[in-house]
Amino acid sequence: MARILITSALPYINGIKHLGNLVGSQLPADLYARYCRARGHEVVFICATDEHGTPAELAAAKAGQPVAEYCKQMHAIQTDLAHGFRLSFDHYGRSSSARNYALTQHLAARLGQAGLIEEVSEEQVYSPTDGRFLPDRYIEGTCPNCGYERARGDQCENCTKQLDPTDLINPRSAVSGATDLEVRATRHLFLRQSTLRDTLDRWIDSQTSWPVLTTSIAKKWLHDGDGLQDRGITRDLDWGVPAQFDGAPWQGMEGKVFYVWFDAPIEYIAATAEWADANGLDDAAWQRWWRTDMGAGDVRYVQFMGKDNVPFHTLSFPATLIGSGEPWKLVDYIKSFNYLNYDGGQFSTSLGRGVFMDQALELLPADYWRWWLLSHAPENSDAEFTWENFQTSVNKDLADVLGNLVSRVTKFCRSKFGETVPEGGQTGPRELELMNVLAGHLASYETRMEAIEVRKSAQSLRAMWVAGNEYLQEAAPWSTFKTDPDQAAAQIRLALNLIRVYAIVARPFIPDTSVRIMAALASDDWSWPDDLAAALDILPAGHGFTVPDVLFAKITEDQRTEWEARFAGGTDQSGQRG
RNA sequence: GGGCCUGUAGCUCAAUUGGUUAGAGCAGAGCGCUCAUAACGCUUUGGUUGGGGGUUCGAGUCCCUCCGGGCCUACCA
Repeated sequence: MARILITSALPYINGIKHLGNLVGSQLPADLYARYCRARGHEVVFICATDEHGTPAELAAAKAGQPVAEYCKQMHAIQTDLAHGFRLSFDHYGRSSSARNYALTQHLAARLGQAGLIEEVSEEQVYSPTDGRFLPDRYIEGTCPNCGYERARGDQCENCTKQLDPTDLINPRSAVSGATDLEVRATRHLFLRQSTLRDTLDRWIDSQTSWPVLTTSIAKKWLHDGDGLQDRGITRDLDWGVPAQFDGAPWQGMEGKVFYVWFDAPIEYIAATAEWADANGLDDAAWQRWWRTDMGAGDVRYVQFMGKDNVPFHTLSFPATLIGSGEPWKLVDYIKSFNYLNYDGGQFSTSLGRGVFMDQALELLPADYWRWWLLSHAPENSDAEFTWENFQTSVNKDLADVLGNLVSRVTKFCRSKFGETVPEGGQTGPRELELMNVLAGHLASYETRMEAIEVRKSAQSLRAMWVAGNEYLQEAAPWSTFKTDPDQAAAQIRLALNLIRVYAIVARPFIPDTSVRIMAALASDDWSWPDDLAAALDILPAGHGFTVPDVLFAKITEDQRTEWEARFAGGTDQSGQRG
């Protein structure tokens, strides 16, 4: 039994996430957490909403709410959706928690004392009308290069030229349209992560088994151009962790807060503390997961994230922890994902293009989405969601291969023997062969799950289901029943036990369906089938069961074409979606 | 512009890291079965591995080049 700490990248607070966000971090993290628990490991699975930053303030303003109120509401909505998708977080925290304020300020102070924080004077664009500094991205104007009128302060989307806000012709605020912009001097704190470059480089080099996607992004940032750059970790905003606090080793940072990418990863730790608080545990309960001097030495820490988050998790956050000089637990494995596209393009919030978490659950139960998304996870390259692919995969894998198997086994038994596991007969070479095949698939399933190879794990799982259909076809209890009912009884007894094993091993992918199968079989023994032969003998002759309702209704052509049209986008139907 | 990833059957993806005849699922074709959600099983048709060149006894895999797709490029997160 191992101790495994799992975190999913924090979803940003400003709206409901789409399926691409879901499959990029939270869903595979949940798969792994559920698998580890099923194998008997001690797991803490942590996620939280990332609530600070300009977009949150703007979204709140748009909704006409105070930002704190807005975030509270959106956190509740995201919590509901997480439950809806059966994401089994031990704690779903908030980066605006008191725990995170305290820990962020603590780590900042440590970094300051270690000489790793530097004050830098900068000039930034200020909008008197909006009453705030504007990040480059929130300044629009005419591109000096191509004349595009809606170029942003950081880059022109039309000609892709990199810009400074001061390059723009007729600059205006993207927030209000105000044109009375001025450049003001402001002071900020910078994390001197460049001084840790060699340490980080060696650390990355020592991670030989990380996905290429993870290490190549880290290497790029470490070595590109002049190498790893220091990074501003404060912003001129109201909403966030105050950068000036009691015990701060600097002065004059009033009115500034820490940049979200400084405080957001720290929330992984803080949320674990929130978890302890919520469960009436003491500090030692969370410290034994995070402090190598307090018991975290044997913890395996695995992070899940989309590729856009990799730089912060491979460089800035480790720099924060290492630079503090305190014995914090560093990540052992970073599983990163590419993007999921929607039917030939990107998911688009503003265009209402694609499927969002709330909409998905209105159409179909969570297991449909979990299965498709995980079995098509964008591990090696960007992947694409199409309704046609979704329909055929779900109908074939879930309805035909698994659902129908459960149906044919339970219904056959009911009609020939009644709703009781039948007795009599014995197993023979055919059953032995089935067990050998199953053992092979189960072993590969376990290997792949432990390596967090999501798609391949799904393939192995499916192969186990297929083996059940093959066995049934060959054994043909509907034939043997006519000549040798005892043999048919033995065959169907094995088949009933088989679907019980399927429920157990499939649970990380399709938890609700697994629960339904186990309920129908009147079993609550979820122990992992380490001994397959024993596991296939758990339901004894005479054990009662019921025939479950259809596990997976098929997606019809009508449904598919309707959904295709509804989610094609073109009109802004995003509502409060971000 | 620079960097990284990627291109394999009609579609979605594999290929033990350079090693026999490039494999699965779906779709297509044929046969079988009738317990089951018109489900299941068996057999089978599809590939000059984007093009060209090179290294090697041997290349999908390594090198060069051209073509296509994607991502990142540091103040959106």
